[in-house]
Formats: sequence, C-alpha cells, structure tokens
Amino acid sequence: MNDRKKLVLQTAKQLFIENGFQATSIQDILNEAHISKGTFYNYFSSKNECLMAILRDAYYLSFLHRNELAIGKDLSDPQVLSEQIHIRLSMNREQNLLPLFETVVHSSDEELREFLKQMHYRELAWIAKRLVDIYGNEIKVYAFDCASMMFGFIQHSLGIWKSSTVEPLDTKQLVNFMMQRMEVIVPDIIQQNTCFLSQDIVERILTGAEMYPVTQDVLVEKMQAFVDGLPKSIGKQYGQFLVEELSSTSPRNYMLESVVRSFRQAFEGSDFQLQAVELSAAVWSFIHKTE
Amino acid sequence: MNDRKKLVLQTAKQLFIENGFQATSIQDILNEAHISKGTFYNYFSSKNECLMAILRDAYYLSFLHRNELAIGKDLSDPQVLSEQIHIRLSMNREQNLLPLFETVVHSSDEELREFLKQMHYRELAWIAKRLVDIYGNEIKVYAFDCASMMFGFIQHSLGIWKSSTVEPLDTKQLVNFMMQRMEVIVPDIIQQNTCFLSQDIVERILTGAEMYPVTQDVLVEKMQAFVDGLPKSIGKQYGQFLVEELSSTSPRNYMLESVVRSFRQAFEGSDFQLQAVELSAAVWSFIHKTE
DNA sequence: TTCATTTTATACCTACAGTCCAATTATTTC
DNA sequence: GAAATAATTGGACTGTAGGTATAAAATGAA
Repeated sequence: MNDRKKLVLQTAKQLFIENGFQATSIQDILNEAHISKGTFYNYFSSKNECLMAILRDAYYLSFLHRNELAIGKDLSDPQVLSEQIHIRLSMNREQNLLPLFETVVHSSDEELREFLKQMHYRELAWIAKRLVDIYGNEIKVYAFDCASMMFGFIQHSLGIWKSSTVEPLDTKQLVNFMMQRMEVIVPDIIQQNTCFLSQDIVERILTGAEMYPVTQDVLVEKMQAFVDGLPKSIGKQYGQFLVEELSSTSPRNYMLESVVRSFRQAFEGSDFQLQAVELSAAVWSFIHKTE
Repeated sequence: MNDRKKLVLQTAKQLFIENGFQATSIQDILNEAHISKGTFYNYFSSKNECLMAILRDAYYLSFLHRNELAIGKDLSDPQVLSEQIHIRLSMNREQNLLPLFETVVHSSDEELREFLKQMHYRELAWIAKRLVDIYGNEIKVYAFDCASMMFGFIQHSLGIWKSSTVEPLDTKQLVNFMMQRMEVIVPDIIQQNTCFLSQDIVERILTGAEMYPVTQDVLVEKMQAFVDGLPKSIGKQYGQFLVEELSSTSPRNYMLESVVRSFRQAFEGSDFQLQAVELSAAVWSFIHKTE
C-alpha cells in the first residue's frame, strides 16, 4: 500500500467519521484527498470497499493490541478481559468508528453486511472464549449468552451516551461495570441452568465467524507467498524464519511469539503493514490454538 | 386518513419489510399501490415521512396493547412486565418492523433520527419506571442502567438471531430469560451501589423522551378539538363524555378507563383511527399519572 | 351544472455511484 | 537519457434515485 492510498484511506475515514458514511460523497473524498476519480476507483472497487478497508484496518489493529496486552498476564483475571474489551472500544471511539459500523448494518450491499456480520460473530466468539478462560468450563454452554449480554449492553450504552451527550464517555468504567455484573450473573446462570441461544445457533455463529484460518498448512503457504513478494529486508528475514519454524514438525511457540512481534514491527508504516498485521494475527491465533 | 392513504401505508410497510427501506424505491411503492407520484407526495412530504407514519402507527398500537394488558393485573409482578415488553417485540417481529428501526438509526435525516431517538428514550423511560414498580424505590437510581441492560441485550439477541437463522424466534423465552437475570442483577446492583448512567444523563433521556403531554388542560383541549372535527357518531359521544369527565375537578379514573376503550374501538378502521389511538394513549397516561 | 379538490401522467431537476477512456505524468529499466 | 511501463488525471457518460412542477383529467359536493 503506497502513501497515496494511505492518504486516501485516512481522508475517507476522517470524512466518514465527521459527516457519516452516507452523507459523504465520493466527490467529497476526491476533493479532500486531491485525487481524481480514476485513482479512487483504481484503489477501491467501490465506496463500500473503501469503508471495508478502513474497518479491516481498525479491526486487525485492535486484535493485535489485545493479544499484546495479554502477554504475560493471567488470562483468568477478569481485569485483563476488561482491558482487552476496552481496547476495541477506545480505538473505535477515539476515531469514532462505531457509528460507521452501525450506519451500514442494514446496507443493501450483501458483501458489506456479510463482512460486518463476520466481525460481529468473531467478537462474540472471542468474548465467549475469554469468559471460559475466566469462569472455567462450567460456563461453556452459556458463554455465548453471556457474551451476547455483555456485547449488547456495552453497545447499547454507547449508543445512549453518544445520542444524549457530547461529553467524553468513560469506556473503562462502562466495561468494568458490565464485568462486575458478570460476577453475579455467571454463577446464577450456571445454577439456574438456563440458556437462550441454542447450541445450534452457537455453532452457526462459530461457522459464520470463520475465525482466521489457523491450520499450519494454510498459514505456512500464506506466509511463504508474502515473503516471496518481498524485497530483501530485515522483515523478509523474520518472515523467512517464521516460515521455517511454522513448517517444522513442532514449532517452538515461544520463538514464534517473539519473532512474530519483530516481524510485524519491521513493516510498521511500510506498504506491507496491513498484510503483516494480518499474518501476525494468524500466527498469534495459531500459537493460541496449539497452546 | 382515507382508504387510499391507508392502502399506500400498508403497501409501503409491506415493501419495506420485505426488501428493506433503502432498497425500496418510491417507484416501487407507486407501482405496487397503483398510485401516481403526485398522490404519494400529496400524502407524505418525503419517503422518510412515510416511514415515520408507519412507525408511529406501530408504536401507538403497541403502547395501547401494553396498557390494556395491565388492566387489573399486579404491576409489581415481573411476569406482567415480561408480557408487556413482549408485546412490542412480537408486534415488531410479526411485521418485522424492527429492522426498519435499525435501518435508519444513522440516517442522514435529522428529523428521522430525532424521531427514533425519542422512541428509544421513551421505551427506556418506560421500562425504568416499570422496574421501580417491581423492585421498589431502592432501584430508582439504577433503574436506567437496568433498563438499558435489558433493552440492550434483547435488541442485540434479536439481531443475532435474525442474522443467523430463519427459524422463528421465541421472543417470550428471550424476554423471560432476561427477566430472570434481573432477579439477581437488581439485588446485586443495589448492594454494590454502582451505577453507570449518571443522573445527568438520565435527566437528559427523560427530557428527550418528552413523554406524551398529560397535563389536564392540554389533553382536554386536544380532545375537544378532535371531537369538534367529528361527524355525529357513537365515537363522538364517547369523546364528548371524555372531554366532560376530564374537565371536571376530579375525573373518575374508572370511568375514563372504561370509556376510553370504547372510544378507541369506535374509531377502529375509520379515518380517525390514528388520532383516536393517540388520544387514548394520552388519556391512559393521564390516568396513570394521577393514580 | 359548477366549482374545488384530488389524482394522474409526465417531464424535469439535482445528486450520487460507478464506468470508460484518451491524454498526461511518473517510474522503471536498459 | 531514451524507451517502456505503470499510475494518474479529468471529464464525459450512464443509470438510478428522491423530489418538484404542472397541465390535464377524474372525482365529489353544492
């Protein structure tokens, strides 16, 4: 991704945030970014595609931060989850990306809707998994109900706040409030043995989320392809190492964990940043999966 | 409201439900309802206005049903609240109106957004009030947090369900599930003495909700104006009675309660239905306020 | 019948997303 | 530095949409 494209993305994001997605015309973006229509459609096949690029960026970045935050921390500590949830919230909020999500939930564009649905499902699946980390396997059956409750309340509160005041929202307090509720909801829900979302739905959500492909083969293949397309650089060397380590019969997770960070950092600000972030996330997922 | 206009509303609603608001063009409505563009814009000043008319209809109808359901029931019974919440849910669901709400939350139309915001606030305020009915004044400070939690979870679950399966959703089960949670959340929230929404925000919500005007004067005035514009009919007689009863120094609520129902029913299907429903709702609010 | 209102049909306006393309400007590559 | 390749430009063009304007026709009430 070249600087020009990055500029366009940045400009578009700014405009979308300020004036809303619908209300921002492509012409507005062209004017603001000082590019021509041809260039825009050279980068993105449509306005929707442009929005998706923006959202993808934010998504992977927060994914990354979440994982980094957890390094060396106790996954069963509710406070860690609280902070992890807060990361996406504050990212979205600082850049006010959340409204964009909602703007578009009922867009007439099939692809866009599917994209957001998948993001949503991933978030739910992730929270559910983390709840199991904290409250143990007992909660497993109800984990999605709980995740849905947390997500629902937080999202809703955000909307209320935004619509009723311009004061900055203390997202940390919001998340903590909900986490505190969980302390009493979870034991009760286990004891009452009631759940709302059937196992059927849960499976559909997990399928729909199609969590980042983490089979060793696919990952190695993708990483190799990425490395091949790279000019000689320190990043390429990291990448090459990752390919080799991942290809071995028993990859050393602690090595992967260390190198993948350097790998990602090597591409920060470069044309390959986004791809590197995506690949890093995949490696992360892989490490977690096999841990 | 004449039959023609009703037909247009019905047709538009159907199309909006089937294909979504954005995806339904005005031309589609014209074709389906066999009217011309001029007629449409004679009835509604815009597409948004048309949608608002549809939503208003549904809103007042469910408002009405909720109040009727509560007649003679114990307001402190959680089951009653559960059923009342369910009314709007099932109304929206049968007619699948909820997606329409969401479609438009981030519309670029200021008026439409304001309209939906107000509906939202009213619902929250109503739930909060009902929670106080059930759990007593102790919950008052936290009532909006709880209402927001209920609303948020239910709304969110609805979205999840709709996006993941076509099976009909058991809304009763959903609402009951949440009500059950409240049994443990409420005592805990009182004990912990934490709330998220400040009294400041709550006040803003209540202001924004501008609950239906229920001062005696305004109500009498409106009712009188309505009755005056009526041809001789049984409905007019009911209306006249209501005016007199409301004007008296101490209106007999049990009489109002009885007559207002007949009043509304008298206009069912007529040109005056919507106005009658609105006035009925106002009288209902008045009765409750002074009880 | 007459007069007023409603409805119709159509042409028109503006705004927008998206396509196409020939001319121009940068960047590689030798 | 010249030639080849790629990126950029900018405007003309298409199609769709919401909304306006209006003259003619239909309808309804006195």
